Amino acid sequence: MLDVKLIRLHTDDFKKRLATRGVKAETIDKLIQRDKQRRELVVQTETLKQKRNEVSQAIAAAKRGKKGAAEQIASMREVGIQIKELDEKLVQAEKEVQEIAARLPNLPNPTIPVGVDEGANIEIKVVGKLPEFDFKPKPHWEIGEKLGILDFERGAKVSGSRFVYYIGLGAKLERAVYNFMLDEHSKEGYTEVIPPYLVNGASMYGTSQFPKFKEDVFQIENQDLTLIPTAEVPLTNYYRDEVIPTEKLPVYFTALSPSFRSEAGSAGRDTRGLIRLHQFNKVEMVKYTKPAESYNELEKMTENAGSILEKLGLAYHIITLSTGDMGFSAAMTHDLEVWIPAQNMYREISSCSNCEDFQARRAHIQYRNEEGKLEFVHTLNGSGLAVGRTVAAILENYQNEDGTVTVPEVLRPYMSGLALIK
RNA sequence: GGAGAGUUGGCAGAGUGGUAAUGCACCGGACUCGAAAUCCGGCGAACCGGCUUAUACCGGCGCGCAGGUUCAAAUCCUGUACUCUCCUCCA
Repeated sequence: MLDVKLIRLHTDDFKKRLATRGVKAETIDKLIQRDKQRRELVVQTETLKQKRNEVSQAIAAAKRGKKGAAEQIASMREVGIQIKELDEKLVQAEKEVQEIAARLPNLPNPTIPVGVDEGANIEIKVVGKLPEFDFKPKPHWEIGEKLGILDFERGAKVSGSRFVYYIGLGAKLERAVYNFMLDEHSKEGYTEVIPPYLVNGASMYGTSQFPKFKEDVFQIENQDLTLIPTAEVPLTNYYRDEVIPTEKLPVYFTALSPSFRSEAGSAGRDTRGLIRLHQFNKVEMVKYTKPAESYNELEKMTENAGSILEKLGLAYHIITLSTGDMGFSAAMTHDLEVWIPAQNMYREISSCSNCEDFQARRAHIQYRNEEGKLEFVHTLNGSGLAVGRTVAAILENYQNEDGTVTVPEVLRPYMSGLALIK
């Protein structure tokens, strides 16, 4: 959430910068106008409340002195009614301000490319050599089904489209991949976490999935619980409504979790394979940092994600997302895209973002700065990595002409030394 | 799932209708070569508003949360969340 006070002070600047993310100037005007109404109501109701407090004191004093106060009590009855009316209006005005503000995306970092969509993203790094095949590489779902390690048909029967069974060595490969990732991140200082996979609405609000993106998630009926769309939600809300002891910063968390997404609006896209499912595993990284350190930490986090791909021997590139392509909470995002041979293109496998204080302000996550004053921390999150997409990349990049798949070196210790899936 | 108890400042802990004791901690001062102890004073700002360049200052709010009764609510009423104990159930 953006600081409404700051929007009030630097209205034009906010308009300009948020326009690059598709926010209309009228929205900001409306917010400012509602905020003005709200403040006017605050003044009115507080003036009356001050009067009520003063007269109440007088009534109390009169009663203590055994004197009557019927006149004052009668006059206060009217004031009480007025206060109640004003407070109702005030609550309404606050709600309106809140509703607009909660739907404004984060301010983009001024250094990122400006553009309406992914066309404006810029490539900042290319790593690894693209594989060459002397046969036509198959898509991973064909490889997986043929080897009997992926079963999409039964996934569809038992749950629906966009669900899958991993079987035998497929399940083992998936487990090897995420164990490898968690071990690597642990070496980099991340604390391993197993978080809840169902969270309440306050947590969904804290990381900004709510109120704007309710359609994208699965909610439990008649209960305040939502299946997490990413471990970012429980990891970032861990410190919600808390002051983090300064000596603990920066905090590094990593967690494996399933991610549940309704994929509303993506009908027809990536309908086959492991790329776009309603449930997929992901290893997530989350950091809480002091404001001055967050961009340095973003670079380190991006490197942590990239190093997994390098060790797995997968080619990838890193792009910086443009203002139009970036997620709601982010001020800056680096995406890592891995090479998918059968599609002859790079596909997103990680997204590392610095949210600055946007989530911290919503979720009230603070620390004490050098002067001892409370200040919002910066929060970062990144995939390290999407496990299903990593398995897809391995199956395609390591496939052999006879339909078998070579196991990447670094995963063999995690698969009882197995070198070939056949 | 059932029964009971609890939720008040950084911590401890009073307060059952008149506007949040007290102790510890913290901050300032005195004493001291300095520190401790002691004494004096301050402080309970997590938030919102007014006035401000900013402090300061003034006010509101504030006793888990949300409502209700009342001139007035930490105190009374209703609902609800969480914690603890016991019972029940369970991987």
